Amino acid sequence: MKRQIYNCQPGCPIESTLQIISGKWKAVILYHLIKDKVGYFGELHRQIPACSRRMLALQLKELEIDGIVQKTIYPVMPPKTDYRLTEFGETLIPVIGAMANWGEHYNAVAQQEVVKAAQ
Amino acid sequence: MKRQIYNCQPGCPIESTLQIISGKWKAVILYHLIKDKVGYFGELHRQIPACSRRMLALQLKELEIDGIVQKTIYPVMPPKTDYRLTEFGETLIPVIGAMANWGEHYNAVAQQEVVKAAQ
DNA sequence: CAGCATCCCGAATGATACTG
DNA sequence: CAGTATCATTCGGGATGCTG
Repeated sequence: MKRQIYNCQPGCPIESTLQIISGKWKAVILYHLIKDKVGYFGELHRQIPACSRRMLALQLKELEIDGIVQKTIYPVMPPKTDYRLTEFGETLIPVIGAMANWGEHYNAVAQQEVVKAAQ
Repeated sequence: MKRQIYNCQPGCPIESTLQIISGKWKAVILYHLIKDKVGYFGELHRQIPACSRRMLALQLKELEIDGIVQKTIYPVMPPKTDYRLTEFGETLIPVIGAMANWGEHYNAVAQQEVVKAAQ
């Protein structure tokens, strides 16, 4: 499993963070896991329809390898799996939170622009 | 200039944020601009040697288009250009700050592991 | 349903050369 | 120095099909 390697400079803190959350969908996945506490695979997929099942599985596996999320497999048929943040993963909440806040603010401003333009 | 399009769900705040800062090197560039307040092209390039001049120019141009950074060209020979955050760009400081904090913490922990392993 | 393997195309990025 | 243009290559990621 290859993965993006960042190398801006040894010890660059941003680089370390990107190494963990820079996958195309990882921040979005974490956002939903934080909001919902737990997520079944299909549920996550429904929350993020633009992310294919393939990508979702890949990103979740990387997050699992990095110790950010924990996967629980229920041995039932049909299969069921849930994902939740590990304790370590929870340390990312402020980061994802800051991103969510900024996005909300940005959306609100963009919305105002639309309203203004319509008048 | 094509660009990654996120489409997790209409109105998803994380998506909006990623739209702006998800370029491969944007977060790192912003981090250095925040620390140093202003950056000449070559200076930035030296701070982020792993990012080619071509990529640096492309990412800076996107940030400029999005209104995050402002470019000032000094009509001198040899040319000189500096980049600084716009007022809008400064609203991203908490986001980049959260990422930097997490990375520092992560690096510190990783360092401890190394020390532990060495003992 | 969850998720891995394979094939394959277009986008991202590096290398190199050129310009004001 | 601060870029831009072009070519060549790699790689991300979609589509599809298979399995437990």
